[in-house]
Amino acid sequence: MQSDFFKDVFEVVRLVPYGKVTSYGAIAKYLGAAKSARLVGYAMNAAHGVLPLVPAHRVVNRMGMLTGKHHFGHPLEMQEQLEKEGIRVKDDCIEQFELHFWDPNLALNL
DNA sequence: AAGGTGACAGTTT
DNA sequence: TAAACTGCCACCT
Repeated sequence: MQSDFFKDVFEVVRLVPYGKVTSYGAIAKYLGAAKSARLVGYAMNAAHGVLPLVPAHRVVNRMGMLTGKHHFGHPLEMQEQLEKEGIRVKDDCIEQFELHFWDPNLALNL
């Protein structure tokens, strides 16, 4: 059982469309805690085994780097998932990150 | 109960 | 120009 904050983070991550990615800061900002971007990452740490499954692989840092890949079952699993969705990853960095970037705030037409 | 940690981000040197 | 430091707030021990 996770705190409401975690649940909220999970919910936002689940809103990320297939083939799209977002950043911790964007999620944090959406939750109204732009300064708590680290908490988003921390929440992702607990996203494993949470139902419905949380596409944590679609969440990267502001630079589009797969910083949390090491937290997956296998370090390359995150990259594999992203490539499956058509996202090219090179050197742990998403190419054309801005092109695949999806901001929850935009989804709400904010 | 108190202190330390972290899958970040922004600012400054 | 790039590299390094600090701030941040909820979770964990």
